[in-house]
Formats: sequence, C-alpha cells, structure tokens
Amino acid sequence: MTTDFSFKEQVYELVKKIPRGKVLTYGQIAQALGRPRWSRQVGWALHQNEEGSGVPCHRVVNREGRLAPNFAFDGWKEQRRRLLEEGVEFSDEMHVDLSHSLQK
DNA sequence: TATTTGACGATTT
DNA sequence: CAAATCGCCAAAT
Repeated sequence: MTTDFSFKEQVYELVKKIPRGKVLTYGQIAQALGRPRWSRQVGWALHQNEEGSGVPCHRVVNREGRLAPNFAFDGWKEQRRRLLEEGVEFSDEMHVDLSHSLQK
C-alpha cells in the first residue's frame, strides 16, 4: 500500500469540507487537487460515491452551476431542493447562482 | 490491447 | 440557448 490516496478519496475529503450553502465545480476540485484536467475523473469519483459515504455530492455542480442532468440517486430535482434548503440561490431551474454560492 | 463511455471544460457554429 | 466539436483521462467492455 502506497502513501498516496486515490484521487477519489482526495475528492471526497475536499467535498466534505464544502460549507453549507456553498458549492464547488468539478473543475475547481480538480485544480485544488493539482489535476487541472481531471474534471471528468472528479465526476466519476462522485458517481462511484453513494449517499451513505458522507459526501455532500449535491454541493458539486459543473462549471456553469448547472446541475447534473442525470444525477445518480434522485435526479437534479432532489439536488436542487437540497441546495435551496441550504440557502443556495438559483438563477434558473437548473443553474446555481455561482456569483453568490461558489466556494473558493 | 483497442474501443467506448462519461455527474466535464472550453470554443465555435 | 442548443448542438457540434475538440481536448482531457480513468474505468468499463
């Protein structure tokens, strides 16, 4: 076993740190982990994730703040509902207002 | 080992 | 805004 964690695990740790009412984009997560082109792999890591993993995956959106069209466990409707409940503003049905909710 | 797939990003049409 | 296109890279087939 090596000392480095899987990219997946690093993604989980970062996502767990997202404060309530804020969101992160896939690309930001990739960059924060030192892999600016790994946005797709970030999406995968989260897709492999399950609800019970303790990862608030509903706080992760694509670069426009758009909710994933085929969000795994309940669909983007459920994701939107959760975000609204946390105080995240929406500019559209499927778009988060990043200028107010994007965590740096 | 080659091809396809995908919870992405950016640009162009 | 929608669709097409290209780049990116691991996992699935």
